[in-house]
Amino acid sequence: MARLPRSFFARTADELAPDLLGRIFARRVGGDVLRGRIVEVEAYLGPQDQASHARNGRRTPRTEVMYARPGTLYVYFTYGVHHCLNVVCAEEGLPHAVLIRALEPLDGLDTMRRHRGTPVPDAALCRGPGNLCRALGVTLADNATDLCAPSGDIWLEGGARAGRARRSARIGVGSAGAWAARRLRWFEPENPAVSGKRALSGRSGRT
DNA sequence: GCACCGATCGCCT
DNA sequence: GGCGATCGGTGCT
Repeated sequence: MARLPRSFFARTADELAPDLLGRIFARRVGGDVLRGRIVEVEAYLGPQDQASHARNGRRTPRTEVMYARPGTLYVYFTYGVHHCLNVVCAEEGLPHAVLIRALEPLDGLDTMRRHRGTPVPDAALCRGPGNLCRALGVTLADNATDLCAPSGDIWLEGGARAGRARRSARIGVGSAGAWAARRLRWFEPENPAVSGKRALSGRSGRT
């Protein structure tokens, strides 16, 4: 299947994020290709977004990648334990990004299981941003990867756009003031690969 | 140089 | 529901 072109990513994060649901995230590692269907995303909307690493225009060694051209991968390390993976979007110089929070595993499940180490149900292999990176073997070494390079090792494929999506507030951004309340998370309702109990709660994001 | 804290996860009660 | 793990990024002394 063809790789999504840079033009696909050249729009704001709140436009791109819902359109990423149902698309395929692909990662070549060793001899095989790991694939998963995107089922949960969050949008981070540039300098004014107080929940973003790039809030107030912060431009540091870590956040520099968020200012790169659309279709660039932003990976960061948090809590001393986990990696999280974002797709940089919008125009170059504007720090928009979409956090990929969960995939429904499609190909390479054996490798994903090996990466995870501890046994989990298939639907949980890529559930949650930290677990997803671990299953795919994505680390800081993959930061700034160009997702649109013709022969790169990480890319996105078209797939079929998801049907009905639900929205909620973003997870884990409690201290971001009014921005914490904005419904910038999109997910497939009732998909077992979606993280968090909010997943089943629909509009309010609460149970 | 250093102290604080995080776009998380899984195990504990 | 609560909390500890574990360490790099960030901003302040």
